Amino acid sequence: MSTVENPADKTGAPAPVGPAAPATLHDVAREAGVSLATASRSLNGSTRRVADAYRDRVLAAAAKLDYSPNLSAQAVARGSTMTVGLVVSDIADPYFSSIAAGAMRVAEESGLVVTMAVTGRSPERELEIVRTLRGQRPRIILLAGSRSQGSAVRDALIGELQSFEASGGRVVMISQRDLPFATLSLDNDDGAFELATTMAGFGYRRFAVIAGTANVRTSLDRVDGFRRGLLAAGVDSETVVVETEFTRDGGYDAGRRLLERGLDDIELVFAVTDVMALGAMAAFRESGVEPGRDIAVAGFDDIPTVRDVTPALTTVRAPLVDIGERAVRLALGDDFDRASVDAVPTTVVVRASTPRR
Amino acid sequence: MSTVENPADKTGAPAPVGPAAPATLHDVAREAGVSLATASRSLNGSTRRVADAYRDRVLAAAAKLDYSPNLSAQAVARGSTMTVGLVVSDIADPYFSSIAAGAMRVAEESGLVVTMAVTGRSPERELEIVRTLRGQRPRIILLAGSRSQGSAVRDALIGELQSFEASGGRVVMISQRDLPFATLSLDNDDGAFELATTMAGFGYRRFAVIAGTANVRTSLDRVDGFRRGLLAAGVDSETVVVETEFTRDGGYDAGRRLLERGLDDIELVFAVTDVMALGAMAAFRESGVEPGRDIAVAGFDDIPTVRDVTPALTTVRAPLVDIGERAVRLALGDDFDRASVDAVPTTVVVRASTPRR
DNA sequence: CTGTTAGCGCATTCAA
DNA sequence: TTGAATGCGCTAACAG
Repeated sequence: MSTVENPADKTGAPAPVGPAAPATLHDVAREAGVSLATASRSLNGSTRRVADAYRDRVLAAAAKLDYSPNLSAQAVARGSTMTVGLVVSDIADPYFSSIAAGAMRVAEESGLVVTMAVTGRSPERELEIVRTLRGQRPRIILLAGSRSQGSAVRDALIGELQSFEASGGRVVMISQRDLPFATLSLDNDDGAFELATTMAGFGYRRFAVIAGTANVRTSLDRVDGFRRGLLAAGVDSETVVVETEFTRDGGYDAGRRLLERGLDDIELVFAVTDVMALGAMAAFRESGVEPGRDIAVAGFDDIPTVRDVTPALTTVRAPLVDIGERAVRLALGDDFDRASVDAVPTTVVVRASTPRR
Repeated sequence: MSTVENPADKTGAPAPVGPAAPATLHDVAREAGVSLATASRSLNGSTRRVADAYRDRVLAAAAKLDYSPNLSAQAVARGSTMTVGLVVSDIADPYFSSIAAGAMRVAEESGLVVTMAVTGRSPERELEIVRTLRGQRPRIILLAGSRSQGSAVRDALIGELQSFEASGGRVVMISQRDLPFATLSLDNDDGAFELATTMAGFGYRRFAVIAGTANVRTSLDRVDGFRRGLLAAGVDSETVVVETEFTRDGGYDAGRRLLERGLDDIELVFAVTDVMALGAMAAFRESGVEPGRDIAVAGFDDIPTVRDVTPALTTVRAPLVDIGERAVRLALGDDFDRASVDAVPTTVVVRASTPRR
C-alpha cells in the first residue's frame, strides 16, 4: 500500500486553524436579518406562512453560510425522528442484503433515514443493538433474521422492544413468529413441504437435509416442513440430518461430512438455505460428485446467484426484496397492528440441480 | 397473504390509551432522589465520580423506569455524535455488501452507529443523500462506489463534502481518486493489467471486454489497464468492447450482444465486474456456448460466489471486506490526512474459466 | 462528590 | 405574518 498526496486536492489556501462550527439557524437568521422563528419557518416549516421576500433572504443566507439543519436538534425539539433502525444477522449474506435493499428503498421513498446494525447471529449482540437503537428514537425497528430459541436474553429483548412500542415506536419482525410483535413471516414450513412433495413427485426417495444448528427457528421450520412433505408423499425412508452453521462454509462443511459418511443411500440433499446449498455443492464437486448428475441438490430462498451456478439450483423462492419493502410499509401503515402475522407465500422453483429420475 | 392475530401476544392488559413518553433523565433523577447532574454522571459520564450509593440508586431507577438515553439530545448537548454515514450504490450487490460488512464491523467495534443510504448510482440521489447525511453531523462519511465523470452535480457534492470536513468531519472515498478527499483506491488499473498479461501468457490472443457505461470511472480504469496489459504482452489484435449496465443483467445483455455479433474471433471475454461476468456466462451457456470450454471468461472483484459457479471464475481479487474495515480505520486515525490516497493492491486469481490454451 | 445553572440547535406557542 | 420566549433531553461548567 502506497500513500501519496492527492493530486486532485488543489486548495491552495493556508491550512485552516481547526474545525469551524457549522452554521446554525441562529447564524442564518442574523445573516438574513430576521428572527430565529422566521428562519426556522422558511427553512423547515411545512406550511410556508412566510412572506416571499423574507423567505428568499433566508434561503440566500442559508446557501451563503452553507447551512445544514442539525437533525439531532430537530429531533429533540420536535420530539420525533425520521429514522428507521434495521438489524440483520449478516449484511454480506445475499438473503439479508436483499431484504435490506427492499427496506431501504421504501424507507428512503418515505424520507426516512436508515440506520443499520449487524448481529452476527449473536443474541447478546442483538440485544445490545436494540438498546442503542432505542436511544435513537426511531419510528421503526426492523428485526430480520432468525432468533434463537430459548435464548437467555430473549426476555430482555422482548422487554426492550415492548418499551419501544410503548413509547409509540413500531417493530416488525421478519422471518419469525415467536415474538409478540408484528411479524412478516416466510412460509418456511409450507415452502419446504411443497419442495418435498415436488421432489418426491420427481421420483426421489432418499434424502439428506443440511440444517442449521438446532436452536435456529427458521431451520427447524424448514426441516419440519420438508419432513412433513415427505411423509405426505409416502416417503418412508429415514432422512439423514446434518447440522451446521448458517453460512456457505457451514454448507461446505456439511457437504464434506456427508461425503465422508457416504452418499450411496442418498439421492437428494436439501440445504435449508441457498448459501448452504452452494457450499455443499462445492464440496461435492471437489470430490468428483457432480451435483445434478450424481446427486440432486435443493436449497431455499432463491438468492440471485443460484440461477447462475451450474447446475442451476432448485429452490424455494422467498421474495426477499419484496419482504423488505413490505416490512417498512407495514410499519408505516395507518392500520398497523402490533399483533399481526403476515405470511409471505413461497414458491418452488425447479431447476437443473434436481432432474426427474 | 393471510393476517391473523399473533398467538404469542399474551398481554391481557386493556388497550393502552396511547404512546407514553419515554422516561427522561429527569424522571430517573427524581425517582432516585438525586439531581439531574448526578443521574447523568452515573448513567453516561465516562469517569465515574459518583458515590456508589447514589450510583446504584440511579441505576435502579433507570432500570425501573426502563430509561433509554436520548441519543439526539446527547448529540445536541455534547455537540458531537457517534455516527458514521455509509453511502453505497446498491446494497444487494455483493461488492458493496462486502464493503459494508467490513465497515460496519469496525464501526461497531468503535462504538459507532452506522447509517446507510443507497444511491442507485444516481449522482443526484447521491448529492441528496450526502446533504441529509450532513445533517446527522456524523463523525465520518464513507462514499463507496464509482462516481460518474463530468456529472453536473459533482461540484455541489464536493462543496457539500468540503463543508462537512470544514466542520471537523472526515470523508473517505472508496474506489475513486478523482475527488479531493482521502481515498482508498483499488488498483483497478494494475489489477486489470496483470490479468491481461496473465491471460496472454496462457495463450489467449483475441479478447472482448464487457465494460460499464463510458462515464463510470472504475470501468474506464479497468478497461484501460486491461488494454495496456495486452499491449505490454504484445497482443496486437483489436479488442471488442461492449458497454452495458453495471449489473448482472447488464452482463447478461452484453453476453447476448456478443453472441449475436458472433464469438468466432473471440477467445476470452473480460467483464469489468464479477457480477457482470456471471450474467455473461449465463447468456453464453443459454446459447450452448460453454464458458471455460468454448469461451474463456474473466471478471474482477472476486465476490464470494464466483468460486462456487462452474467453471469457477478467474478474476482479480479486491479485498472487499478489508477495504471496508480499512476505510473506517483510516477515518478514525489520529494521523488522518484528507489528501491521502491509499492504493489497495489486487491479485489475479486464476480459476477454471480461463484454461491454458 | 453533588447540585444549580446555563447552554446545545431548533420548533413552536403566544403576543404583537 | 413576524418575533420573543419557552422548552425538548441532555451535558458541562460552575459553585457549594
